[in-house]
Amino acid sequence: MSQADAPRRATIHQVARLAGVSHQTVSRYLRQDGGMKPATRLQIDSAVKALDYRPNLMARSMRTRRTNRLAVILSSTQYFPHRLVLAASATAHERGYQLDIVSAEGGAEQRAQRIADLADSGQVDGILSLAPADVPAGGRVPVLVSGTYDEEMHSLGELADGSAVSEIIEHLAGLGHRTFFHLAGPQTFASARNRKIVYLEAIARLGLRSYGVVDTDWSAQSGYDAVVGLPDDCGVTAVIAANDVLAMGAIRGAFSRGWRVPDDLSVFGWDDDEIARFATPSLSTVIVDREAQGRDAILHLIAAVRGEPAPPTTTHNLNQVVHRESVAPPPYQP
Amino acid sequence: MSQADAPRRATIHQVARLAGVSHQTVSRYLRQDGGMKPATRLQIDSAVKALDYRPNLMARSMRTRRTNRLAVILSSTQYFPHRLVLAASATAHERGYQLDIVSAEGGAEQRAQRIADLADSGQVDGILSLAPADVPAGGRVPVLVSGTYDEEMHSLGELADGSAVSEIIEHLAGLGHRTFFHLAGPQTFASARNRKIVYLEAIARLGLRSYGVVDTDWSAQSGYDAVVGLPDDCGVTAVIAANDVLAMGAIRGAFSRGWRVPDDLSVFGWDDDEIARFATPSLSTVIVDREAQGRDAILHLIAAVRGEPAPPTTTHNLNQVVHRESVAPPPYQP
DNA sequence: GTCAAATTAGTGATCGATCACTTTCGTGTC
DNA sequence: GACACGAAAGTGATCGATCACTAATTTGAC
Repeated sequence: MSQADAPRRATIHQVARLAGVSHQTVSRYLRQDGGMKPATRLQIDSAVKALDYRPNLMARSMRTRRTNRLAVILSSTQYFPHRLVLAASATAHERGYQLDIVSAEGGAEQRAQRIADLADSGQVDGILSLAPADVPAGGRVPVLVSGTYDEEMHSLGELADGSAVSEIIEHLAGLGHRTFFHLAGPQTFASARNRKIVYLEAIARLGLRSYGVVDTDWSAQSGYDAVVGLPDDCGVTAVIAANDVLAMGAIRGAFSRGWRVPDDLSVFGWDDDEIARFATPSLSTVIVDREAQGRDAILHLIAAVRGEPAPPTTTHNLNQVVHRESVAPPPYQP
Repeated sequence: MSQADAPRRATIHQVARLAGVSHQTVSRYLRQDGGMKPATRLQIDSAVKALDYRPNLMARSMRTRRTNRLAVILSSTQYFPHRLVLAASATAHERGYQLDIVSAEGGAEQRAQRIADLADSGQVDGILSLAPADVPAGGRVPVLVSGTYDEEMHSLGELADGSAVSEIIEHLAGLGHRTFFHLAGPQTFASARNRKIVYLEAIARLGLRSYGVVDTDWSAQSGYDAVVGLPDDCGVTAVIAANDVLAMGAIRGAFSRGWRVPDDLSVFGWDDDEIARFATPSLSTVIVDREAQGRDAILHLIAAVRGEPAPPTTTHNLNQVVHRESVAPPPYQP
């Protein structure tokens, strides 16, 4: 049955007639306006139940000029933060918003154009971009880009990234590692940039050596290639990868050239992918609270949409380092 | 800037005034009704450009009683088919539909209730459920459940699953394997059911032995537990898992009890996860064309929404078996 | 009991499109 | 030139809610 043929839903006018009040009173009832006699409310209550009335959200949006819809922008290639998206979706629904998933293909400027179009279209009240994007301020609706800083210099919980990278390097240094290598991921991602900054800072602060930092994509192949491409005498004993997929590629690259992990090379990942936990060697990584990130991001966006002050970000540390088999003291080096 | 404060978009009336025609003529222009003088069309063209006019989709939906929105239902736990979802989203956009991602928490009946509510809400024109669900027919809008068969007994491309399982078993039998074990995944998923059926059929047809079939969830832990729980004398030399995550758990479980993979135990996965390709041993698996599945599913749904006959499903084989390190001939058994 | 203030309820316009129906225009035929 | 007829364009109603404003009722103070 096509929707157009379906029997129509009841409208406020029908509810009003059945309840013996005016349509405006029903509207007030729906919007919880307060100021109704209990008797009136009860009558409307039962009329609503009797007619199985539900407000037509299209009509409401049309009049209020608010859509109660938000969009999430994703870059279609690689890296789909599904836990974050599901948490974002759940949070949005809790607050009475629908969430559209929009994948933005193409390069950075194409993506920016797509976002600008969407912002301008009047179809959504706000946009959360999980893909890196340079969005000009002052559009019709708020646009939040994940991981970038707002005016108060609070990121969407990703500020805490830094401490975990520091913690990892300190741990590795404690095991005796001296020469590090960083697979940094795409530097268009704010979170990747943050981690790289903290990596460099920690290396310098602790007087360690970084053999290099490679800006990669998010693919395992890139991790593989980067490690395979290291010179034999580079002295690297520890790799810190920007995510688990890169890290798995790095481990495989090490195997392919005869390096054992963790005996010859220690590898750290990021994200705690389920598969990496069960790989051999199991991957040392960082557990990220994606649910909290998704929730925080949507709450920020909703606040921006409503013109309210930004809500407090989840305060507990989002990131937790877990130690597994892919890390060990470095081999003896004469 | 909140949307309500934003300068309003132009309406058809303003376009009409600028073009020197009536609003209805502009409406015809928008709907490509045909039958307009070229001169009129050009005038409207330039008015639309001058005012940067875009139709208000809310108003249109309200009048036409079509929302041009589709919903995808996901179960929030485990298994997020992101490639399928992105392809579905892209296809929907191509056809002028928005796609909402809705995660349905809770058990089967809660999910069914959520779907029924959504179908009844008038907010969407159609629903695609990727989560297993028992949806009563005859609601206000079409509901398509992935992997179930429509009246013509064509599934959304998952029919082809069968041949791949057959092919895997035949291959393993050719290597000398005789005793198999199947990690079947949740039997609420039609695709998992299909594979189990074909598994049992192939075992019987080839005169092989199945030590057992375990209905699991989609977690690596379940794969691990199942293999760890096998008796020493079970004789199983090949495990066929319903996805890569289960398979990785199975491999880890084998290692934990001193079985080498593939020397003592061969393992097949399903899905071709990127990480599993770079694991050691790399996982033999089945490449699934998730993009085609997502595309087909949405095209089916749109056809149903429009009351058109179902479009042909992608004909080429969606599934392709890839052979990697996790499979070898069975150990010698006296 | 009266009157003003506060509370509650009602009336009609409106959001921006499409639908159903009517009118005008243009063309060709006799 | 009158007429018929199809194409092109216009008029006003409508979708289902909220908004702005007005009217009715209740409340409270004196």
